[in-house]
Amino acid sequence: MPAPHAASLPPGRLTIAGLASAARVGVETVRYYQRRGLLETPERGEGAGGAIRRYDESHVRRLRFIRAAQAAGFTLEQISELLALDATSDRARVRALATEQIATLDARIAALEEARAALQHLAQACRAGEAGPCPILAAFDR
Amino acid sequence: MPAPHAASLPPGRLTIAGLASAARVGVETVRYYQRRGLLETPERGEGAGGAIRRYDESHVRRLRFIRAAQAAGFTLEQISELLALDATSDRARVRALATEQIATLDARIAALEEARAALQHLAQACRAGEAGPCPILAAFDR
DNA sequence: ATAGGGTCCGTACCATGGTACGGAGTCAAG
DNA sequence: CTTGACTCCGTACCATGGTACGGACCCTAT
Repeated sequence: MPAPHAASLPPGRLTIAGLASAARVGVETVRYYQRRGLLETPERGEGAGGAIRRYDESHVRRLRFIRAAQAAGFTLEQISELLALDATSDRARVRALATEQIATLDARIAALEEARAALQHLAQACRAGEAGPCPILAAFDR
Repeated sequence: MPAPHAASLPPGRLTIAGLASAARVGVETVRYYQRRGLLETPERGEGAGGAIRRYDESHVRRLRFIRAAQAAGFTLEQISELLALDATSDRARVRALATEQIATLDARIAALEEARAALQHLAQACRAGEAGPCPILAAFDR
């Protein structure tokens, strides 16, 4: 039995592996974010077991935020800025970033929808049974 | 006057710069696609001016297809396969790729729409006038 | 015939977002 | 008190999709 190592002991006292798995990312990814300054590297505790850094729910939330923001199309660079802003009161800047990103997303969604239509058209034009190659290039002509 | 150099002479006899600008990509990008095997490198013609490769509408269409397919979320690797399939009659494979990619796109579109909603929520929650920082992290909580 | 831009090609470099490696130290269970 | 998993940290490497550089050559207008 693999023993409840450091990774799974008291909740709120996560090791890096526990943090990573709570946020569904790799340990190396956590360290990478730390290097990029996206995630704090906690101080080592004192006393017994003080050589190992411990993480808590706030770190998990932060990681989840990073992933969600990536899904929203922000780069890590932009996410850095968002995280920095979270600590300030610059509402105008936040709103500007958000609305700008909404516009970007709208453009991307539209592009993907157009592409989807082209693919649908292709799949349709390409039913099994008919002879010859399907018009792949033509499917994307506008 | 910059002279109508090789790039702009007879239609259908494009130089690489003409091709690139017709397809709205960079010359280096064209060469890159050639290296990747996505675009044919035409033979050099014979006679006068035979040292320079010439391109035509088929190359332009191919480049445009590559860009459209990229917009559809295909990687250059997958685009390679599509181009290869275009020359065969493997309708089943084409249909499989297309429907698979439609599913991928649907997932991505859904993710972007979710992100868009989060951003909208953030922009809303973050109207100017109220005090303190906007709840950036919270906006992405599910 | 010469100047200046364009072409050709190989090779090197870039940004982004990780992923892997290796050695030393740590910790808890047996 | 050893063993085996895990931590820490630096550094190296990876994939993707380009972008840049440099020398040699070519082509056309003047």
